[in-house]
Amino acid sequence: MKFGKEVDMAEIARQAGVSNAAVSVAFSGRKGKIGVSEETRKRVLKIAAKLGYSPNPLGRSLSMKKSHLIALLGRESYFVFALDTIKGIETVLRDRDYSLLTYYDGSWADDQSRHLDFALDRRVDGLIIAGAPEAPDGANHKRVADLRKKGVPVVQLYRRIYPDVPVVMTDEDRAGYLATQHLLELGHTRIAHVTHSAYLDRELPGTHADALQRAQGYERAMCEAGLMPQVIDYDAQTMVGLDYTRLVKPAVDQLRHGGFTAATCFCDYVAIGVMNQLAAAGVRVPKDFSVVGYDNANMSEMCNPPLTTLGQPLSEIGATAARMIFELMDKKEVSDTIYEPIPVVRESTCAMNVSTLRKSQVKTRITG
Amino acid sequence: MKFGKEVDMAEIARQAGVSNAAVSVAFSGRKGKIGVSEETRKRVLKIAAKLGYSPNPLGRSLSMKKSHLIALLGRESYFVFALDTIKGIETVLRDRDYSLLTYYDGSWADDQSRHLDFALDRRVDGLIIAGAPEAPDGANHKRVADLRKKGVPVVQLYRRIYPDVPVVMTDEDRAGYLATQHLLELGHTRIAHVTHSAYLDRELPGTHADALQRAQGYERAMCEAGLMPQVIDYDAQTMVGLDYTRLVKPAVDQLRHGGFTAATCFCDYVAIGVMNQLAAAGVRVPKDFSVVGYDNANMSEMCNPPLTTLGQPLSEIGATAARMIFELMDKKEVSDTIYEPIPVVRESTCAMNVSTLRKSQVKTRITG
DNA sequence: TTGACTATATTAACCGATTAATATAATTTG
DNA sequence: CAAATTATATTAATCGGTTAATATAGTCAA
Repeated sequence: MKFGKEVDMAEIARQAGVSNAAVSVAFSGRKGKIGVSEETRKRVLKIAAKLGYSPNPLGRSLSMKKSHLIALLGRESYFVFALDTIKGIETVLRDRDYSLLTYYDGSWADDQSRHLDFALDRRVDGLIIAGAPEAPDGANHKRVADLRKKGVPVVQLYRRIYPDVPVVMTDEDRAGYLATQHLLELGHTRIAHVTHSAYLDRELPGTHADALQRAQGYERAMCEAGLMPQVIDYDAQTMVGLDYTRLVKPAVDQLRHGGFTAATCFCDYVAIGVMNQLAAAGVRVPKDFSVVGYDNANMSEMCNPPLTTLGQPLSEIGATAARMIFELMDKKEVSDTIYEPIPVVRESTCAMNVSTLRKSQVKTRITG
Repeated sequence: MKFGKEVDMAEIARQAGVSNAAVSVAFSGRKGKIGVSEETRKRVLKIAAKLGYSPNPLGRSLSMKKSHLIALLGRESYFVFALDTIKGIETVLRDRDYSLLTYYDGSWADDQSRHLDFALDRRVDGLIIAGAPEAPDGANHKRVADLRKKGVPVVQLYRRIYPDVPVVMTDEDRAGYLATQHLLELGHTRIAHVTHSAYLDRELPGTHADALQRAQGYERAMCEAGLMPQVIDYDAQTMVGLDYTRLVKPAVDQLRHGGFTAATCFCDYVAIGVMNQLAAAGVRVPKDFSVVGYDNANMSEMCNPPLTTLGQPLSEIGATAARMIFELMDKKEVSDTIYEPIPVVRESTCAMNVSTLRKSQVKTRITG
């Protein structure tokens, strides 16, 4: 193999004593009007192997008008905990000789808008969107709708944000319900839900649908149990990084003085922040207080105590999304896929004990 | 813009009343023998904008023999905590109209070998390798060497694994030194280093160079202070995920019964495992025991207490690696870049207090 | 034996850009 | 004023595949 002179299809054809077309078919296995005998195929492949030849995807792409590239756009935070989703996607893509281009959106809709441009300029054959940043003007909705009209397959992950775009997600309402149920079964009755109230208003439909649905699941479970749901708010305005500990302090004060013995939290990171603040206040988890998170993030297994949480089948979600892209490419019909949340019971929850309740009620009386 | 009929360069040329070549030059701004007047350029660009045209990278790639794709291969765990590196890389790539393909290696050298194939089949224009899995047979070394002979730019990140391949990394020896120094300055004298002994033998040169160098920096600082370095081993054989808590138990027992008041740990995850075990044993961090990690992983800011650690300038490391790729492409000489580690002092370390020392010695006597 | 059909192959147009070679007019230089 | 140079453009070959249209030989049925 000489430097700088790559073997091409013509070279293989020459050495095998066949035409370019035969080599192409031998490699792709495609058969339209044109076929190739098993014998010829083997000979071609053998010579190719000897010369270290593999078909140049650049030529193929141009000719087939397919880049063999799929783009994944999504909020940065998703990539931190959802590597398994990416792996799920890639497993499916690899079988089809596709590659994945990833675009990490920041907090602004502009990012996604720009990334949409990048991906389109690259002529990606499909788009997987993992949640969108706040987009009050709906500009991206129009872009995505245009795309679909042009025939580009689009699938969204985790949350239903773009209407009419097929979605692969976990049943978040059910997650909220199951988390609460778990605490109810442990005998808790004073259960709060810690979340960010801005996520719960309907002004930006879809953007924080997961938060809203988790809260609704919580409320449903509480009501069914004849209990009063109570949502406690934290302030996410000054959020930096993933550490909620500081932001969650007032919420935890409310938790402590409100006579609660357990809480479900918007996500694992919030739950960990809550546990940290509880520890700082001398409240022992789970003995004095049970905490549940959502997402089964990496952290949740190694925090102290390890967090009880509701996970998602991340790698399946990714794989399914990728498969849907190909189905859309083949002009097949696809429908939404909603997965059941996966309860992961660790050590941040335990059965209520009566003395705890009494103690916290006393406290309430003193401070109230 | 009609469905399925993409505007191409010829269409723009026609409407602008110029040749294909003129359009090409107007867009690329390249100028060899051929130029285009400012007036023509503007007209072409305006028409292109009106028709929503952007040059098809598939055609361009084929013609220029450049895929405009760079591959990043690396151990899965790197991607969990080093998203900033990827962002650093992408910032630089984007300016050059390049995209990044990521390949997450598992624990086996086979993965990297396979990913090398994938990337090469894709005709990537450059390769960034973020650490390699154990490769006793050195098969990948040969592959990488071959690649470089063929003129493909290769850069490695974090650790020097492939000889002769330019590296961008942090000075790990110095990190070990600084971590230990920090503890010495706080008055600690009984300082251990918790690591995995398999990382320290020289059988697999480079593969765990970071662990080795951190340990060496620790030893150097201890010796300079006239203190006895002591490396304490944990068992990584049964490692699953990122949670070291269980694996680190025997090491923590040694720590407690050996009269130590502080420890540096191979990485943040190990440090967090150590803190969890200390907490389980009723040892308060940092009051009774100080702990230092390495990497400044996401987790280290939200664990309890937040971890003192030595970070790396991840995004700069990424950006530098990407820039080096382009320099290699332009046949320029490049040399290694070694960054200074970044101390991040949080709450897992504090000044030694005398009573702690006495207590731990008592304990030693009791249990010993 | 003839026509239809099948299996296997080739030829040549095409995908959408880049760029070396070439051309022309305008401007500068000696 | 002629020659050289410069600025601005065009023509056509090329990158490395795919595939519709076409060709040929062999098989099978009637």
